[in-house]
Formats: sequence, C-alpha cells, structure tokens
Amino acid sequence: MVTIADVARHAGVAASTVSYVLSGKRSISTDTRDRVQRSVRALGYRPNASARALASQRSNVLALVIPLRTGMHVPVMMQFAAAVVTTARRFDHDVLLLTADEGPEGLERVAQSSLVDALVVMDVELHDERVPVLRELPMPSVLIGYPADADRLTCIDLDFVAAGAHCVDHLADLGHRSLALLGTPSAVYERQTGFAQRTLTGFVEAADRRGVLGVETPCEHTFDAILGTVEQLLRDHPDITGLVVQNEPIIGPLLDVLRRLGRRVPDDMSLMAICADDVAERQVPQLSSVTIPAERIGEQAVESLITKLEGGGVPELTLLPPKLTARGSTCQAPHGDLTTA
Amino acid sequence: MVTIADVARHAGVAASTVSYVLSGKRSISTDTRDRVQRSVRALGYRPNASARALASQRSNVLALVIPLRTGMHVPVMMQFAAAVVTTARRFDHDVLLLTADEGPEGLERVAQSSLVDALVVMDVELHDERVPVLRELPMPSVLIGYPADADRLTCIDLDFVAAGAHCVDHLADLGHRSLALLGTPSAVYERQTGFAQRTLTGFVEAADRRGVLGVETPCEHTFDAILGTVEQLLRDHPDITGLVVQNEPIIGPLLDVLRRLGRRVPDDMSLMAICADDVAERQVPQLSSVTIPAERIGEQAVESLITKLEGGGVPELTLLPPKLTARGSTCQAPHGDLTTA
DNA sequence: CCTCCGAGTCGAAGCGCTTCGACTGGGGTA
DNA sequence: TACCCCAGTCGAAGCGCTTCGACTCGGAGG
Repeated sequence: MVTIADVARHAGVAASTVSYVLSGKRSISTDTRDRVQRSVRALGYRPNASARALASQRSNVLALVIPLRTGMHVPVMMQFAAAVVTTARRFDHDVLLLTADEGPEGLERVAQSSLVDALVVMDVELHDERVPVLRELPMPSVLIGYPADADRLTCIDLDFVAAGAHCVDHLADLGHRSLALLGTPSAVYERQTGFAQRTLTGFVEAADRRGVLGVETPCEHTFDAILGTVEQLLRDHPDITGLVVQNEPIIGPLLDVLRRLGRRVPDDMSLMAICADDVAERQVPQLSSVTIPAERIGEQAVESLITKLEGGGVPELTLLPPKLTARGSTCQAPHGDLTTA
Repeated sequence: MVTIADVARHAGVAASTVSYVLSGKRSISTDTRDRVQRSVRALGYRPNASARALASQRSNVLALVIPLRTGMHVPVMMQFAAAVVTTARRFDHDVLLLTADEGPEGLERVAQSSLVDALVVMDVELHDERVPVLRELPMPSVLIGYPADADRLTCIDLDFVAAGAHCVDHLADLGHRSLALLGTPSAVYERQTGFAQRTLTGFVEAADRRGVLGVETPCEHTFDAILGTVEQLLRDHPDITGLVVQNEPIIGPLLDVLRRLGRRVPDDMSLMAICADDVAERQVPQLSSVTIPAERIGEQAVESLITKLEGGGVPELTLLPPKLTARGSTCQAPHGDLTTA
C-alpha cells in the first residue's frame, strides 16, 4: 500500500503538504499542487480510511438502520436505502448497514466506537426504545417517521395524516358517502407504528369533516385474510363504494377479491392506494394513488444529517406533502350519491 | 470518550495488558483479567474502531454490493442483505452497503482505502467488468452468482441449472408433454445474468432429455405484457399444459391472466414457480415451487469470507441444491398424456 | 533601510490502538 | 544448588493520517 509519505517523497515535499493539497485547508502554490497531484496519480495513492478517521475524528460513514420485520413493505424500504446510499456518496460518505434487531445497543455500539459519524433510523415507532438512546448519543441522527416525543430530534416523513385525508377528499369529491380504509396488518398498529396510525387519523378526521362514513380495518397479507376482511366489511357496511388501501402487498390479491365478489373497479367500487407509483401503474385498472416518495425522503434525510455534521441547523420535523394522482380506479359514485351530498 | 489508557489507569495496569485482556492473545492472570473487565464496565469503555483498524490492519467491516436495477426481485435481495448483516454480526463484523452503480471503481475505492476487509458482490453477470478488478484486489471476496470465468474467485449460488431441470422433471413426471418457461424480462437475459441463463439451460436440457416440448420466453412486468406473452404462447403452442415461471413480480398477475383466458390452475394448466416459499404460499392455489434460499446463500457467503480472512481455504464454486415443494398448482396432465409418455 | 505581514511550507505531536521484545519471578529439572 | 522455562506483565514503537505552531522569504508600508 502506498502511503502519504511515499507521495511526499515522490513529489519532493513534506507529508503535511500532501495532506493540505488533498484537503485544501491551507493555500498551496500552483506549482506544488500540480506536482503533488501528479505524484498521487502516478503512485495510485488512496488515503487510508482508518488513519484518516483516527486523526480527523471523522469516519465519513453514516449508519443506516433498517427494519426487518413482518408487515413492512420491502421494495419501498429498498428504494429508500438506495437513496440514502446514493446521496451519502454525493457527500463523500459511505453507509454502514444495521438491522433493527440489534436494538438500541447496536446504535450505541457503532456510535461509541466512532465507527460512524451520524445515524439514519428508519421505521420509528410512536414509543421507540431507541429514541432516548439517540437523544443522548454524541452525534447527530435523523429519524424516518417520528415518535410521540420528538423533542431535540430531527424527523422526516411523508405527511401521512394529509395522505389519509387526501384520499377521503378525493373520494368524497367524487360523491362517495361510505368509505373504508384497508390498513396494514394489525401487528403494525399494535406496535404503534407512526405512519399507520397517522394515516388512520387523517382518514377518520377527513371523513368526519366531510360528513361521510369512514370505517377502518387492518388486513393481513394472505389471500384468505383479505377475502375474509373484505367480505366482512361489505357485509357490515353494504353501502361502501370507496376503498382506501395502505398495504402494498395486498393490492394485487385485493383486486382479485373484489372481482371474485362481483365488484367491478371502478364502476362498483372506487379504489385508492397509498403506495409507490410503479405499483399503482402496474395494476389493472391502474390505481389512483398517493405516492410514497421514498427517494426524496432518503435524500432529505442524508442532506439534513450532513448539514448537522457541518454544524448547521435543521428543522425538528420535516413533513413532505403527499401527492395524489388520479388514475383509472376511482370514478363518480354510482346511483345519484351526488344528490345526497 | 474513554480510551484504553483510562481503563489501564483505572485498573492499575499497562494499556497493553488491557489490550491483551480484550483480545485474549496472551495469557493473563485471572486476577488481572477480572480487574480489567470490571474497569471496562465501570467506565463504559468501547475501543475506537479507527484506532483498532489502523493498528491491526483490520477494519472488521465487509462490503456488500447490491444491484439496483430493473428486473431484479427486491424482496429476495433484501432477505439476502439481511442474512449477510446478521451473519457478519455473528462474526463480529459490520457491513458497508454499496450500490452496484459505483461500478468497479467503487470496489477499488473501499478496498484500497482499507475501509473494508473483504467484499460480497451480488448479481454477478456472465461477463462482469467487476470480476477482473475483484481478482486483483488485495483482499478476499465472494460472488453471488458466477461469471463465465470464475478462475481464482469464490462463487456461491443456487444451482439454477438443476432448478430449471427439477421443474421440468416434476411436470414430466406428472405426464405433461409440452412445457413453457416464462422467464425474467428480456433485459435480464440481455445483460447475460447468470441465474436466468442457467435456469434456461437446465430447462431446455431437461426437456430434451425427457423428450418433451420445452419453449421459453422472457416476460416483462406489466399486466398487458404478461397477457400478451401468455396469449401468444398458447396460440403458438396450444398443447402446453405446464408452465414454469421464474419472475416473482408477475406471479400474481399471471394467475389473473390464466383465469381470464379460461385456464384453471391446476386443472387446465399446471404451474411451477421459482421463487421464495412465502410468495408461493400466498397465492391461490398455493404454488408448487423451487425455493430460492436467500438466507442460506447470504449466510454461506459471509462464512466463506470469514474463512478466507482467517487464511482458510474454500471451494471456488458452491452450488446449493434446489429444493422442490409440490403444492396445489401442479397435477396430473389432462386427457391421457401418460399414455403418450 | 528596517519592519511587518501573509503566502507557502515543514516538522513534530498526536489520534487510540496492537504487538513485539524484554523483563520478572516462581516452579520444575538436572 | 544452578539452570531453564514459561506465565504474566510492561514499555515502546509503530499504524498512516491531520493539524498546529513555527519557519522562510519576498513584497508592501513607514
């Protein structure tokens, strides 16, 4: 391995001069700079990451904590992780991958051993045991999703309350008077995952505000569960003509179920999804949807983290506004609902 | 931050003694060991990762290079990544996440800066430009999938040739005489991805061997593409009664398509999938399938890497045997095919 | 003419750890 | 009794980099 001393010797300067050429932290004559840069290239020099981290107290590595749990939708997480890595690279950082099952202890481990400079934590629950740890850690962090108590924390998320509300508004505007939210598996609600809770809140509030019926039910991933849930729903509330689904993996089977139950989409039943655009577009008919901007969230998370690392200030809570795209799965409510509106 | 010197002072020993207690590389009296361990706990000492890496020439970090490309099935990759992280932790290593779009240069960067000790590279193509780089890197690596020239490389993969063959055998055993392989999107074949190619090879060879018709076609992910592909297939080969699908995201829509075309599964059409078990089990009917053992592959990859890091030898190529599970989507061929067998 | 200043460079002191060689003292061997 | 050996410990020398203070030299200011 070629070291900074080799480069210095080759260029006929001191090692510190090489360092300053590389970092730009002191002025260097054009002549010297050129000579050093030529030597760097000639020898194929790469600074040793550990030595650099030890001396500068900066590893240039961010930790990314991903959930590995049941009920999470994987492709969205992956988009997210990819965005984090890509953005981190843009700022000359790398990403260390941690799984949530290491728990709070895992965060302490990587932080206190100075393996990383900062952390991105995904899938934060309303009462997350990692939150107090994060608050005390000697380095910045950013949460995706947000806990009940976000004091002194930086959180970024899609505005799921608004997302839930937008769906209701869209359907209500079309004259639908009875709506249902088909949510995530009940385990997700039980562990008080913020996004699920908040979508529900937005849905219920908007239904109230619009004076329409808004019922909600969790839904597991198996076909039979979906069938059972929908049958039950339509039995209890036969007048439902608008469905909102926040549960990506069931979208395909749900369309089957509706077909099997003799409900055409959108003629007999309008359907809205909260999901990635490509998923919505792949269905038949294409689904009206509120997008989850995974890339944007990941990018924003890293940008905030870098700002904090550089001593800048960032807002405690950043809520990205949801975007609704109407496609072929929603239409005017049948038989004169508009008259009752 | 508390350093090894603090611990040494607290325990009344030399710093080197603390180091030896922690590493176990020299014998230490029980008394001293206990005292040091108490001090470590009392002070909450965590060795500084960079200092350790610098002194020992080992970062205890593995690089994981994941593909971010169209046509890859995401949940399988995620399972895989999770297995890599979990297994790495078992051996006291962490995982640095790289995306494939950094290319060969990215591998050189992390390797030559000593950021990582070893690399796991996923989704290797038959003629992958990263392969020559990997071969020259001053550290061990493991490939998932394998290139045309695997000389001096360590590769791990599911035996996709056998997987393709098993599917044919299973269907042929049931009396089916005309089979089709519904493969990945054509882009995947065009970039010469090993697993797709090899499944195809196994499928074709086995069909030959069994004396049955075996046609193959790529298939894109949109519903219309699936519909078009299957219609075309059944028009060209109306006697097909067995389908093998290696393309997870189309599995759901494919079942719709068959239904729409009036083919009942399995009565009119037997269907086999090469996919994760949970995907197969979620369908109606549940799908006979050959599993992709993502966890096992990830685990095996890290185990091999650790072995190499410790100077041990590992086989150049490890092919995991495929496991076929018959479920409700395959049955005896209709109208007397057995007589023609 | 002397002083002052800033641009440009160097040397040395760490950063926190591992590891090598050397030292000590007590037990076994001859 | 003299010797050797080994378990147990220490001190010091790095690992490769960053950064601080100090030095030099030429030009500007008085």
